[in-house]
Amino acid sequence: MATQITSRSRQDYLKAILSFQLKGIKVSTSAIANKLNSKPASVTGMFKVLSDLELIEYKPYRGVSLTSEGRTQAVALLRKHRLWETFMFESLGFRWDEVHEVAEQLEHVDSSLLIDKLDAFLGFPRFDPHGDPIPDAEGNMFDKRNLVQVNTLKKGVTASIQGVLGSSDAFLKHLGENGVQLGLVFVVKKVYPFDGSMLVSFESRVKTEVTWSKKLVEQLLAEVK
Amino acid sequence: MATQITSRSRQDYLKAILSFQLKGIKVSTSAIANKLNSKPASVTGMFKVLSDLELIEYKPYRGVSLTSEGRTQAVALLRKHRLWETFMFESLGFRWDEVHEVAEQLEHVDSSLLIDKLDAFLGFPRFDPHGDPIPDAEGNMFDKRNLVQVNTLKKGVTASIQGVLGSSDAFLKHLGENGVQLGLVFVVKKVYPFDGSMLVSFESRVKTEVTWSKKLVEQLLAEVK
DNA sequence: TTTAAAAATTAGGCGTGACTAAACCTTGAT
DNA sequence: ATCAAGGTTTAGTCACGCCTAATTTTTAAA
Repeated sequence: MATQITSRSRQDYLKAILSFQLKGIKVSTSAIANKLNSKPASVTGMFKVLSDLELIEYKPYRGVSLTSEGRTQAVALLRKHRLWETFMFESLGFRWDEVHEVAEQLEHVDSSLLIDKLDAFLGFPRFDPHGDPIPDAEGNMFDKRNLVQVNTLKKGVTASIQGVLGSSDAFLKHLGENGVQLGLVFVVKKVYPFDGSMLVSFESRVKTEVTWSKKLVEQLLAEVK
Repeated sequence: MATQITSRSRQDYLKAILSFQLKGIKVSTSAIANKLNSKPASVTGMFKVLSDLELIEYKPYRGVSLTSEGRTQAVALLRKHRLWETFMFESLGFRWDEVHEVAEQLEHVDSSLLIDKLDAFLGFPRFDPHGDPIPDAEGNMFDKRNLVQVNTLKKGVTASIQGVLGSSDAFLKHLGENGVQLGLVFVVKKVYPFDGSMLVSFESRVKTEVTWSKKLVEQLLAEVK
């Protein structure tokens, strides 16, 4: 086993690289710079460091990819991130849009005892509050659940919100402000072909009908009842 | 309000300085260097930085003391440290001797929302697993409980372990290895004047009588039944 | 195929926070 | 009052990880 990375910065790079690889996007210097709010020149420098540590394969001008060891370490970080998000959401009553930022810090705490005990405390959850799978202690990531985008639902269907696709601040904040949360049960009342928006109703809320925009429903994942 | 310190290193210095002040010990350059596993020259450098930030009063060759703002920030760190220790001990089932090291990392996570929700989740505890008081959200630290050192107990007294004085690794590890934990109820069977050790018995354990050394009982705090 | 724009890399610096070695107080013993 | 010992500060480096500016490579359009 190669050396376990503890540098906050290097861990952030590994996680950023993994996130692009999971989406099947080429991991370019500028993409990472953009994601980490830094500059391409800084990214090139770190690519060299991680390459020397054999955590990534780096071909100048050609992007990077994680080595087996790099992937293992990145997945461990993802596991921590998602377990902490689950803890904050389930146990502490955080809103959906509040967990990500804090988990970015908590994931860097280095203690396998802590994370394994947290996992047990939460009952070994398989999915986080955003519907994304939580890798287990061995780094195995199971399938995503069988969720569908809300915009594909037909009139009359009853479903519950179980995940999201986007992760931008604006998106998550919008969800929080509009009461869209995990487990929310709704019925599709109308689909407006003109702009792709949908009228949905809820059972137990004061305002029982609202309109969701196309942009919103495209990023919401639901489980049909 | 002065600037909130987020640098890990600066936070460590503030907390180390507070810990000496709480014990009424002069805060010297070498004492801090020793506590933080660094060198006196490094400490002098950081004293200048913290002094410029008006978090400490620094008189060369004369030691330092926290300003009001410095103390506020240090107490906030202590609050976080002790709440995390309580969480790990109470909720996650950590042993007494395992919590400190991990809390040293968790205390640096910067989110007042997180710490206030954690506080609520734990039921606003007033004391941590070591019997030390947890400052509230306003930074008020209430009295220590009315605990006595175990070495002062007389034969026949029944008491329960509620805190410790030391915090060395060796000490806390020793406690863990010998089953000495928070809430442990014991009866003083004999006190040996020769070496200050004590024979104590427990109610519900296989090995019902053990001897505690003088060095041990001097650092244990108990509540008399 | 040429070439301009975009992307990536190199070169040179900077701030933070650590270190060693050398110089400088302070203090306690004579 | 002196002076040696120990604690403290200064001076000079170093590693890390970021930056800007300049240069090089790749890509895509004409």
